[in-house]
Amino acid sequence: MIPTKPYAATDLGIFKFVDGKLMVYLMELTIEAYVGRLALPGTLVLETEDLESAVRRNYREATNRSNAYFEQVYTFSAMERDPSRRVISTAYMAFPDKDETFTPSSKYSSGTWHYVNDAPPLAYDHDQMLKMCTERIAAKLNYTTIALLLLPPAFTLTDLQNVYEQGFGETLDKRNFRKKVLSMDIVEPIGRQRQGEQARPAMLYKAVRREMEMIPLF
Amino acid sequence: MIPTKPYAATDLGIFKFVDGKLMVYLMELTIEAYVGRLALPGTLVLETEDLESAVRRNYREATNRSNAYFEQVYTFSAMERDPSRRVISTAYMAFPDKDETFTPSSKYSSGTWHYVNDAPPLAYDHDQMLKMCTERIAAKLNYTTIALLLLPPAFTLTDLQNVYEQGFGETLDKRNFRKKVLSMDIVEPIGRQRQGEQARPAMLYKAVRREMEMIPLF
DNA sequence: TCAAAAGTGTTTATCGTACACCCATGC
DNA sequence: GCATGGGTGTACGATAAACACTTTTGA
Repeated sequence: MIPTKPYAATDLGIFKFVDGKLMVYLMELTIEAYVGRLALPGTLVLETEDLESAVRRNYREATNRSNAYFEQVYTFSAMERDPSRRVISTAYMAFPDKDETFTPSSKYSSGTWHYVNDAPPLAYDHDQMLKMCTERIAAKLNYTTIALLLLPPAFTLTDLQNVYEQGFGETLDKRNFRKKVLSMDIVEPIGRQRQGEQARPAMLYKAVRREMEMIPLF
Repeated sequence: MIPTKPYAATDLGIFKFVDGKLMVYLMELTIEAYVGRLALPGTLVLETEDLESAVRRNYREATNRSNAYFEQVYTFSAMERDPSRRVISTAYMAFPDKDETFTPSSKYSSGTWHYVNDAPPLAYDHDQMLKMCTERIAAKLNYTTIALLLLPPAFTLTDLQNVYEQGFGETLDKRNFRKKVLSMDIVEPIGRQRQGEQARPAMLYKAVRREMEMIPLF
């Protein structure tokens, strides 16, 4: 009947949507047991901080950026999730506020974007964490404006439609989709067009409010 | 830059729906700093168990029963949430599988059911926890059969309607509600009626499947 | 001139909503 | 016999779904 005093940790799924597919930012581990393996960026929680502070610090360390939307997803506590010591880790997800290139700080050897559906098996229980994050994202497509956080600040309506189609696993009618989205006051045209495609240029839009809103969409 | 090694804990919101209102099971604390205050049942996580094991053990200790639906809600980690020591606690909620009287084991002096809207301020950060639980319940009314878990095994359609009306904070049309619910294959009549009311007896129903299902209702 | 994606309205079907009266029981 | 909650159907309006062609650009 001895209470455990585990390490507390956080792991962070950082997501964006590119080319009609969800991407996650993964770090290459350098510690001996997992050298070369990929994992979500994570850190132990320090004596002086709470979970959310640790997550924000970890985000800065992994990306050299500081603004994002953060959300707690789930706490993982299986006995053997880290074979070397008892660690209870809370998974968060993050959606960067801008689409810039990340340059991880010295703590990490390298970070790279991976298509979620194409990522190799991850270290620890991070496959489970990644799965819970993607399920949460898919669920939230139904009743929030999370899709707008997955896209860069300027996007086309086809980009947005791709997020929903990918999340729902089904195709949507283009005219009905646009009618719906435009009637909801969640996006507005920025008056520019996307150049350089080998087709007719698409009008660019931005989110009216860059927050997660509770608005039923579909 | 010293990693924290906090105690890990769980706290458990146990809920049921009675007389058109949500109830939560609260324990009276006996420890010095909080003597006489009410709190959710909670326990430290032991060296030999993960969070869900601790929650199930805690449920047995608090109720002397063992079957319920459990769901992780949120992990609370504020520095001063327990003034006496660093504790990171994961809140779960539970819905008993039957409606029996609880008799807490010796660990607890007493446990009592309280109407959520009528509960006194709780110890620690348990008011926050309770709020997150009730918000989660309200949210899940929209896309799961959680309402069926809040009711006893036999209930009337008016009971069920009360759950939704309370959760949504609005009244629903009786005929439309019944039409909808009965068309969904989630409840079936058990052929008995509720006796003893000072009015026409109501037909009793049971859940077709006593699980949380993802089914959009309203 | 061809390929590739953007953009645009109308019609139909489905679903949600509004609405009022009789019934069975206990007191 | 009266008060209390139980139980039932239809008509209308709103929303969702189906559906095809023209436009603009780069190669």
